[in-house]
Amino acid sequence: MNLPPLIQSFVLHFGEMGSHWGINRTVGQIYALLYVSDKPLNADDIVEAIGCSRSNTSMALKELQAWRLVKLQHLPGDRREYFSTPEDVWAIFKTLAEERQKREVEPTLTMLRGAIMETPSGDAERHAQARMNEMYQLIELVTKWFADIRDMDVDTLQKLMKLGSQVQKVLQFTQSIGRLTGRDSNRNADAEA
Amino acid sequence: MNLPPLIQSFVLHFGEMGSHWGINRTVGQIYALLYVSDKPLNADDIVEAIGCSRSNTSMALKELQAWRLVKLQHLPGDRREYFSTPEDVWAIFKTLAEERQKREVEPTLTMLRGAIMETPSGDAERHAQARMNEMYQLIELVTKWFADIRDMDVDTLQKLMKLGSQVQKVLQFTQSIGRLTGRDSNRNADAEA
DNA sequence: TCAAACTTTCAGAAATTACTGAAAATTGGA
DNA sequence: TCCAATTTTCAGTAATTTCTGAAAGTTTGA
Repeated sequence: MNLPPLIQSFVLHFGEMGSHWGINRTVGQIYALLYVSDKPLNADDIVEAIGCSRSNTSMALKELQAWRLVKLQHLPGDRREYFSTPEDVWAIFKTLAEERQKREVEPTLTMLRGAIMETPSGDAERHAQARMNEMYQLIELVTKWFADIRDMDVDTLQKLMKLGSQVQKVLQFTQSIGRLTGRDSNRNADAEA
Repeated sequence: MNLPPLIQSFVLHFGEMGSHWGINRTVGQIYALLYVSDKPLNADDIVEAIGCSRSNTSMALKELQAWRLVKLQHLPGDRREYFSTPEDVWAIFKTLAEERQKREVEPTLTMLRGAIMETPSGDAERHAQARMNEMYQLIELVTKWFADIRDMDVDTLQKLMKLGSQVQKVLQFTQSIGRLTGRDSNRNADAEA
């Protein structure tokens, strides 16, 4: 690997972090490299920069494409494939959340639904089922909420996040206004709570 | 492994999922088993249920303790150690979020801060630094927000989540009320946005 | 203090995962 | 169509991770 030190430490860090996230070192490194690169790179550029084999690079790029984390593009007059990451970090964040949802959360929800449907035979199973149901309800709530959040436009999202826990006060304020004015702007929460 | 089918599929699923989360199969399986169990289990109970070795169980329990995901307790008149998971699924969720924050996010933020401080030498490094800064700002915002959310009491949190993207409307409504009344209940968001 | 009950450690074996180089496949242009 | 450039596949190897059994360590009560 022969990169400017600043970029190298970033690339190496993401290589290590990959293992915490179920992706391998090369995939993490390549992603990091593309993320900070100021221009799209082709596979040989990557081999050169990272120091892995051409075939490994090919596999890693395939995986990154499956995650929708890299864009493939062609440069005029060049047959090679060039890769880059989306420029908008929020878009990247959303893609990541969507993919993890699809790969990890959905299968878990499916399994839980199946288990909760079964007729329990005995106390142990009955208790297990109740626990699974608690988990199911939590995951479903968080998931739906996350999807709502994810689909907000970036400006609103940033405002909301900066507001942080202050949002509680806004909600309380709104509820009392609602009571005073008869306007029910908190309809959903009240109906489902 | 000799468990009721319903529990077995839950345990096996978490074993598989573990690998997506950087924990090994046994750790995932043991956690799942404890989660659905209606009483605390000792290491031999676990060996019996999962079918792994005693030493592997010991290692896995140590890791789960490091993650603060299992509680150790003693039963009167029994020298063995018994393990269970917290009953409150929200508490579990919070613990998980805190630990991942500490193990994955913090080191990344530290690395990014370091890189952003460096003096860039050349355009490539300058661009890389700008990208790292974008990532840093995003992670920090999301992290702070998450911490705020995490520390809300469960009732408020559930209300907020059920409200979902409707929260936008509440915010807009509040802002217009604020303009009308002069009351500035959205202070923070405005100041920092 | 000793012995019994229980837990942890650790070196090596087994299993899994990642990586490579060679060969096959694909693509675009002449 | 063929050729040259490029990408992908895949079988074998390397590296890493997980798991086990034996041995060492710890704790409690007599």
